[in-house]
Parts: sequence; C-alpha cells; structure tokens
Amino acid sequence: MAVSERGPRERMVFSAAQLIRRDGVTATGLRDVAAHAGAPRGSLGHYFPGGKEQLVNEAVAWAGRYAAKRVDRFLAEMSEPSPSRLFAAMVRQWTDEFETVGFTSGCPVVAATVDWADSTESTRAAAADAFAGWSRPVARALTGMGVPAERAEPLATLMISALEGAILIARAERDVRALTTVARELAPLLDGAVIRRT
Amino acid sequence: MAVSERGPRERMVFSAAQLIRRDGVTATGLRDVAAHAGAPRGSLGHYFPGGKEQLVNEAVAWAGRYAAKRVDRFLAEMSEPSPSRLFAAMVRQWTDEFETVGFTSGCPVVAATVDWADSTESTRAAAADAFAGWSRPVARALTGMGVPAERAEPLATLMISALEGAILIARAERDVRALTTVARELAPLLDGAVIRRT
DNA sequence: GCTCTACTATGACGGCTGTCATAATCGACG
DNA sequence: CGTCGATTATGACAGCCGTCATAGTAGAGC
Repeated sequence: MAVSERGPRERMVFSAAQLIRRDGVTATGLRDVAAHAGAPRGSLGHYFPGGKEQLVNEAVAWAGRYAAKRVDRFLAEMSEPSPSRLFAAMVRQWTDEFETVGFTSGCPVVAATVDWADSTESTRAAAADAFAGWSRPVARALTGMGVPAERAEPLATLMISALEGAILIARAERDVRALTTVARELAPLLDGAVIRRT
Repeated sequence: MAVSERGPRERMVFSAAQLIRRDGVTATGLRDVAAHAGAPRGSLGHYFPGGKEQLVNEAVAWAGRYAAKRVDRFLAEMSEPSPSRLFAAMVRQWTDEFETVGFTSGCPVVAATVDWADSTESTRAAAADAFAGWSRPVARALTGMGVPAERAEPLATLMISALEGAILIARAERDVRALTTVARELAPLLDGAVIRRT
C-alpha cells in the first residue's frame, strides 16, 4: 500500500468536494461524482461501503486538512508575518478564485453544514472537526506572532467566521466586495492584539 | 383583497423558509412545504405558478425582510444604543434559538446561496437582495450612533459576515461558543468607530 | 497455469422529486 | 337559483436518487 499514485479513490473524494461546494450535498449525485472523477460508477460501493455518507464525510475532512495546510503555507511564504497579513492571504485565496474561475463554488464544509448538519450526525461531526482543524494552525500562527495565548483561539474563530460569511455574501452578490471589506476592517483589530514583537 | 388574515399562501412561504433553513433548498420538497403549512398540495401550482423557484425566492425575500425588521426592533428596544450592543442583540437572537430550540436550523438566505447560487440566477439575486436589505438598516443604525458615514456600510458587512460565519460554526459544533466569541472580540472595534457622541 | 482477491461493469429496485392535467368543490355575485 | 371564478383534490408522468445484486475482468502470488 502507501505509494498509490493519486488513485481513483482519492480522485473521487476530491471530485465530491468540488461538486459539493458548488451544488450542495443533496444536489450532488454519486453518479456525478464518479463521472467527474473519471472513475467507474461500480467502484463507489467498493471504496465507500458506508455509501454517500462516508464519501461526504471524507470530502469534508479533506477540505479541512486542505484549509489547514494552506494556512501553514501562507505563513511560510510570509517575509514579515502579522495577523492582518495572514488574514489578507486567506481572503486573497478566495478573491483570486472568484475573479479567475468565477463565483460558482463556495466552501465544502459550509455546504455540508447547511445541507446535512441536522440530518446526518457523522457529517455534522466531520464539519466540526474540519473547522477545529482549520482553526488550530491559525491560532498557533497568531501566538507565534506575539498574540497572547488566551486571545489566539478567539481571534482565529473570528477570522474564520468573518471569512466564511464574506464568502457567502460574495457568492450571492457576485462581487468580492464583502471579502475585501472584512480584510480591511479587521486588520487593525488583529494587529492590535500583538503584544511583544521587535 | 388586502385584509387576508394570514392566508395559506403566506403560510406556505413561511413554512418553506423554515424547512429550507433546516434541510437546505434541494432537500426541501414541495410536498413537505404544503404539509408543514397545513395547506393543500394542489394550491402550490395556483399560488406559485413559477414553481419551486418562485416559492424559494419569496422565502428568501421574506427572510431578508424579517432580519431587517429585527434590526429596527433591536434598536428601538435599546436604552443606550451602541454598535457593540446592537451586534450583541443580533448574536443573542441566535444563541437564544440554539439554546432553547436546538441547533437544527440556520439562516435560510445562506442555505439558498449554498444550494442554488450557481444554478438558479433568480435565487442568487434574491439572496443578494436579502443581504443588502439586511445590511441597510444596520448601516443606518451605525451612522445614527455616530459612526462616520463612510465606515458604516463596511462595518455592517463585517457584522453580518461574522454573524453568518459564527452561525455555521455553531451549528457544526452544536455550541454557541463561536457566536459569543465574535460578539466579544468585535465589540471594541465596533465601538471604536464612533466619533461623536455624548 | 491456477486461484484468489481487488476491482469494474451493468442493470434493477423502490422511492422520491417537480410538474402538469383533469375534476371536484366551494363561495360570492348577479 | 344559476353561474362563474377561485381554490382544492388527485393522480399520472418522466426523471433522478442511493442502494444493492450479479456478473465480469484483471493481476498478483504461489
């Protein structure tokens, strides 16, 4: 095992995340996922014996890990890190996508929460894990920049909340205005939380 | 006409909004809406000749008007208005619902955006209108409290973004933590935008 | 070469969807 | 009383859904 070079299973999870974040969980059919992944429909039952529920949960988990990795990458690429610059990078990822690809897709974790949080417990838990796994590196980054430990987690929650909300508004308005606005307005508050720093 | 005492038509729009904010747009069937409203299924085609699309759009518009009215009511009930207190009231509406009714339902406008923003143009536009109609009274309230005109609208966008995002996280976590956090963390920034005031 | 496992392929199944056509029913108005 | 419009009732329709059963095809290990 181990070195499977991007197998059909992984492709299906990835495709599921892409379709879910565009059309929602309910509107995304398993046949669509297989077709989008270029994978045989008959493999779905094999790789995901738990059915659609398992596939959706894995897609949500994948999205959470992806978001967390992006935070680490933003941090590594930053020459002079600051909370506002980290938030700006997180926001810019979305303004870039909206302006180049279009406003067709949002966040898969949000879609899963909206569509299945009340009906499918395991998916609700997967979404909660995704948010937690995304928030953790953000909070860690903030403490690394000099934000007191007790404020890092609340500020990370605020950042993710504002970002997710702005993504929704931007999608509805087909305008990145909400995203650039929250980045600008939140900047002084975020940088003001830094205590020590040369 | 005019004095129709909460007719079946209005009840169906209301029921649609309730079901949509719990299960999402796609998972909400027209038969469910009629049953929830205690209305005859055969009436759907009569009152909404535009089909499900029309019903969903009216439900979204209704939700937008409702949110706007709530802002005005919060303002009227406030003895010493301040931006942070207005935001706290908006957040408290949701913490109250989550703690009493449970975490079953979110915001219908968000559900419509997630499920149909990319596939149904009219619904996307209805969601944008709902956000705009909700943002307007918030911005107006801020200027009334002494926030400079050019900052009122951006701050209103930030408030609604953070609120919507926190609602999503709270639903996923089944915990109001995210909501109380954004209310607390955003308070000094909001009140700091007030210029003149006795 | 055989075997056994992993994967693929295909179609059927019941159930649900939104939409529409047709009728029956009601209620007011002339 | 009769009529006509608005509302309700019911069922049919094609289409999609997730799931499952069955069968076919590789491909590695011995």
